[in-house]
Amino acid sequence: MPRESAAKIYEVATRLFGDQSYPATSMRDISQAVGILPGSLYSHISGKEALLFSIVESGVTKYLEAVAPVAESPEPADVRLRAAIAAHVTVVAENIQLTLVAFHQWKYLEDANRRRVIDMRNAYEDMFTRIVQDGIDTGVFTTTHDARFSVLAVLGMLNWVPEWFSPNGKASTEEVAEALADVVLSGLMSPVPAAKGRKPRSR
Amino acid sequence: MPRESAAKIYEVATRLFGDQSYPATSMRDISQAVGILPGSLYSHISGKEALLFSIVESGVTKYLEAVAPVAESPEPADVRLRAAIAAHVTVVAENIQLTLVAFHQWKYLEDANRRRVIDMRNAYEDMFTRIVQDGIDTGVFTTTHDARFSVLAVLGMLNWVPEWFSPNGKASTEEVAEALADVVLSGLMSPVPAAKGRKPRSR
DNA sequence: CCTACCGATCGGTAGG
DNA sequence: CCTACCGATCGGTAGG
Repeated sequence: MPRESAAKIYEVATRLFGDQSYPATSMRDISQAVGILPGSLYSHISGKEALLFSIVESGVTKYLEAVAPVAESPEPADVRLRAAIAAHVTVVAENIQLTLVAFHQWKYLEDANRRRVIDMRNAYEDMFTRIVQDGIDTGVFTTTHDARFSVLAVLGMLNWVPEWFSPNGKASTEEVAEALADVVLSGLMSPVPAAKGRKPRSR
Repeated sequence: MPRESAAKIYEVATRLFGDQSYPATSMRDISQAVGILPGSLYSHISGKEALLFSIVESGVTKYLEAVAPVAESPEPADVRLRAAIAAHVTVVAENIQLTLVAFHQWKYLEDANRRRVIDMRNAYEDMFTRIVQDGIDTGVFTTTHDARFSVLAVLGMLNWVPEWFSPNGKASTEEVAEALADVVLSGLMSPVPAAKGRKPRSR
């Protein structure tokens, strides 16, 4: 099973890139954590840049695949935005290290690869933009500001989650998602809507 | 005027650390941009780490000094939160590169210095926490969630601003601040309040 | 602020 | 996957 080694390299690199950043992680750091000698890494991967790119790409892809279906559902915009936020928070919760790399370390990619990541990130942002714009067009959202600002507010909020979310913390993924969605949808000053279509879980 | 050189080194390093990150910026990069030879840097600064620390510290201090007075004013919580967001956005707008370094590159500081920065950052977050908690306690904010989540949502939104804000963009600092504050205070679905105490600028 | 240099470490490779 | 190594670059310094 030759692929097992490559998989271990990806796992280790994801953790180290996330903890220490890409430029501060040496190939020797990775090889040591894997348990082989530095030169031996190159039997499994082509280089440091390619390693980073494949990690970032798989991370961003997870987000695209999780949010796309809910973003494109036929529900009203507020329901879709809430579902998109929940989907995003779920991916964060299940992939914190991968998310840290995908959201911060992609900047260290060289031109061609960085461009590809930027395109994917733009596609992700566009999903949120379409939801917000649709909400404004249909009158579900009554904000008077450009959709762009609301989207950037939401994305900032979401991009910050991996910095503080702990899977072992008091708050569950669902609670975090609901709290964040409420901030965006209702604001701090509006009564939280009585959680449409959701009721205390019955067993 | 011997301090002029040191000031130029700080300016150049702020730009390079912000653009390329701390570990990806070499002392040779800095010396070249300043127009001196690498070894000559050490006549003006003690080292790379100290250079980073002084930049980060001055950046975080700007935020503390700008937000502290409005956070501690006797106004109601919603007014204070709006003013704190506006103050924050103003500092971002006037110090984008410094902000990028202060918000992202501090992680590369060694233990003692990083600890000091974390303390300052916590003090900053606490200002927002006190506003939100006070708003909840006084009934100005009606959210049913823990203040912590609202604060993290706001900080995420604010921390993301330096990534997209352009001083040359269409939106003014004031418009950006108002849009972001409205997202947090009223949410997307509530009518934007008729901008208390603010009216179309008369000349 | 320059000359001249240090030891350490970097990503990566040839050959097995 | 190891042995053995490459040239390049790193942060920093002694002495002027």
